[in-house]
Amino acid sequence: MPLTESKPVQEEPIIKSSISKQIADQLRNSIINGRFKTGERLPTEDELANRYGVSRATIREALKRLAAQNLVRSRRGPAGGNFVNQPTHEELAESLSGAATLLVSLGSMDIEEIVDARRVLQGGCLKLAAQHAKPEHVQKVQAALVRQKQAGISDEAFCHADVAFHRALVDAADNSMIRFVMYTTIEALVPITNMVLSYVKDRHEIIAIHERLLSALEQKREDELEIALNQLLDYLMESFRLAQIQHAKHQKPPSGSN
Amino acid sequence: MPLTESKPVQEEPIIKSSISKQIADQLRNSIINGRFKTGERLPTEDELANRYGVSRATIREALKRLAAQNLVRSRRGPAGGNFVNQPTHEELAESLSGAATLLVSLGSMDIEEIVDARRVLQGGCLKLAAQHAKPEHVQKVQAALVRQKQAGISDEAFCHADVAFHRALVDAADNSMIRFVMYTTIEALVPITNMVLSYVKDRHEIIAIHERLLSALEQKREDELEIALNQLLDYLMESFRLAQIQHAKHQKPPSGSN
DNA sequence: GACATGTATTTGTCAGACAAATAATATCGG
DNA sequence: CCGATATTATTTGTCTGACAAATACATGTC
Repeated sequence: MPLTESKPVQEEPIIKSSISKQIADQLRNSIINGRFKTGERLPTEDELANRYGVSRATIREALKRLAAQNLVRSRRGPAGGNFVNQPTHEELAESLSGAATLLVSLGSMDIEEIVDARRVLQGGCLKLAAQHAKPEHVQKVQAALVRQKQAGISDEAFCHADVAFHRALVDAADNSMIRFVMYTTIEALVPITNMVLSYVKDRHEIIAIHERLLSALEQKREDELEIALNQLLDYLMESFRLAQIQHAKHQKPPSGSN
Repeated sequence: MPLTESKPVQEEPIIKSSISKQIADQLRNSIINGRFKTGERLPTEDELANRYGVSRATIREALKRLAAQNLVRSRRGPAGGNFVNQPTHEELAESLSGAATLLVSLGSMDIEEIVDARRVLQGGCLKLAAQHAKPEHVQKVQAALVRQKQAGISDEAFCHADVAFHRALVDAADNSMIRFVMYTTIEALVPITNMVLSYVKDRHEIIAIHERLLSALEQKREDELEIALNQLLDYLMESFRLAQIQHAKHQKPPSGSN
């Protein structure tokens, strides 16, 4: 730290972005480079404000940026402060799927693209699952399917169980990176599944295919898994088209389809 | 707006999270649900502060949370304000890969897992590419490879071209969702590629395999593509192990590699 | 020793102010 | 009338200082 701070002779590189953003980036790097370790408490806001020579408000805006990325958590009180957060897979997956649903809702991603992507990616994923799946993984898939088969559950609950089912399938591949990535594509399909469910009331077909997936996983039959997956996606696509038609009928002529 | 505001009789549900976070979530939902359309300007901070009955600082913290997610952009001046941002694919991919590098740097993702994931996912991706690749896609791959083959370029530039090469390969699949997802896994491998490059100076092998990938793509040979991909990843893994050993010996990591 | 109480610390929020950027408008010279 | 320049108004960016709320820790009372 230079002792003379009043006149930074060094030409400040003409940075256009706001100070709070710069500080956020800087803190972010410090975290990534391990200068602040996970779980550690970083200096108090006052301390940081002094250190960077800015006001606490600015520091706070920087911290909130990081908080939005689940990089820091804050607690009040004497033992409180801002802590480096080790994002759990769930949190990561959450922010990811947030991004995914955003993309979908903004219409910048085509349904067919998503389904194609899932066909390819999940296809590979299931191969891995067939190789790596441990009993507890299979069990989780089974559990999700059982929940889905409960009679009389709401569409919402069914959809929730559907997500759980597919997540469990992905988990069976036993690979963090794949999980990270696949959760996104699963989430991206949720709105469609929802739509399909609310218009095409038939859950039998979905459940039947899910059962095929489960038993193929149990028997570690890669080929069966792929076939079933394709069936499922074909069915979804088809139903989706039907749902769209019905949707168009009941609703106004689709003006804001973008 | 209710006229009587002094005493909200309605029991405010005992929410534990901070107001700024609640407001951020609320705004976020409004954006996703399309109540604020993309590109639109949302009310001024003062206006929002009044509307929510909080101070501007609180509103700003909420907005900064959204800004961190690339959901809003802000501009100063009379025609300025906070605008709903349509995140480009690049921005989205950026935030994704940010999360990915974070996961890697925090050590919650294994190198082998990443490589395995890439084997599986990119394997599927390349199949799609073989089917869908248009001339311009192939050309982009070619261009990236040419850049990589330039003699005397820095490790950094080489690595940059490497990323471009793989991105171009992914683009050849011509699918937004896959792009979105694969960019992440590509980014996740960058630190490793970096390490390999800085310790195992040999670029020939990588280039050779890249050439094989390119020609396989040109000929739309799915099998060749898969073989070459596996070679590349095998080579990376092996080199990475060597690099690790050397790293342990020298102990001093080149600090500013990132 | 157990329990209630106070106290210090730290984040959360507020209020008001000024600085900086910038689009729209007014001003002035031709 | 036109064009370049100066002014102004608006809006975000930052600062300052204050108080509220949560909470770990110490203190005191029984």
